[in-house]
Amino acid sequence: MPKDIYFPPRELDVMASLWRRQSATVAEVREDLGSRLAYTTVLSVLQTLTDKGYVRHEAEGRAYRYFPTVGPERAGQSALSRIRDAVFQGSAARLFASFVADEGLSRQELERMRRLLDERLAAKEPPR
Amino acid sequence: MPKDIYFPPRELDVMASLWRRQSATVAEVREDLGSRLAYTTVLSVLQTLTDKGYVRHEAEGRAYRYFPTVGPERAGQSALSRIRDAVFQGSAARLFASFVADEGLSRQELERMRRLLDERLAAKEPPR
DNA sequence: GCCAAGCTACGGGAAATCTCGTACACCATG
DNA sequence: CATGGTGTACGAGATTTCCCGTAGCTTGGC
Repeated sequence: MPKDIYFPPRELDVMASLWRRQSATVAEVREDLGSRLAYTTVLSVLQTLTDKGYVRHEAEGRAYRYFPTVGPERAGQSALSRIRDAVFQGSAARLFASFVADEGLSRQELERMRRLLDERLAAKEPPR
Repeated sequence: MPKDIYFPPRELDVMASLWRRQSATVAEVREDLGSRLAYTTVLSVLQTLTDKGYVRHEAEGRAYRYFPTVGPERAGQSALSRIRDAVFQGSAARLFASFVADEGLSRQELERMRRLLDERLAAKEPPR
């Protein structure tokens, strides 16, 4: 039971930075967030995430380098299933419909998705 | 600009109930949440959501009936784009890959998705 | 050895979230 | 009319989130 993951908005922003960079210092995360927040604010969020076990840190020079301990895949799965259940009443198809209704999708993205879907379908029903 | 929507966990639970039933009384929502919370707790959440403008209520008998003022589509879009940006670095394809990696998808669901995707592709590039 | 710069630890205040208890209103029934 | 059942309004405590200031440590450069 891989316990449910959930990130409040600000913590999610910080995790996003960590996922994007693989690892980061406080200053780097702050940079990613637009440098609007105080240095110590970002530090606090990182400490909260550390307490929760979603982040760890190693010494690097005189600073720390922070690493995510959960990958985006797992966080994504968790968030998606939450949305599926709450917003789309458990229907993956309905979620997908809403997802695909987004006008901003490029042809290339759509094709990549189709390919993925075909692979998935092929794997799902192996000739028995 | 349709302002960004975000529901904290418990409020999302309540919205889920409202979306599923179209409308509901406090008792019905509480029932949906498993009847573990106090009646007044559920009422409070509904009142908070009303303050935020996501819910309205009408008198019905001696009780109120609560209605969502935002549909699941809009909430879903908002949540999905948030996940796309934060977790999957803005890549719809990566989000989709994670979504489709879910083992729990039935063949039927996968096929429905493919049909949707095909329609979407056809609309995107009409045969010239 | 001393100092400024750069970091972290710590603490804390404001606001949001989550939960509930109590008070009170309404109404049906005896 | 008294009573119990069903609701809402109100207030409030505990916890979490969000943001920052200050104190103190460490290090590179002089």
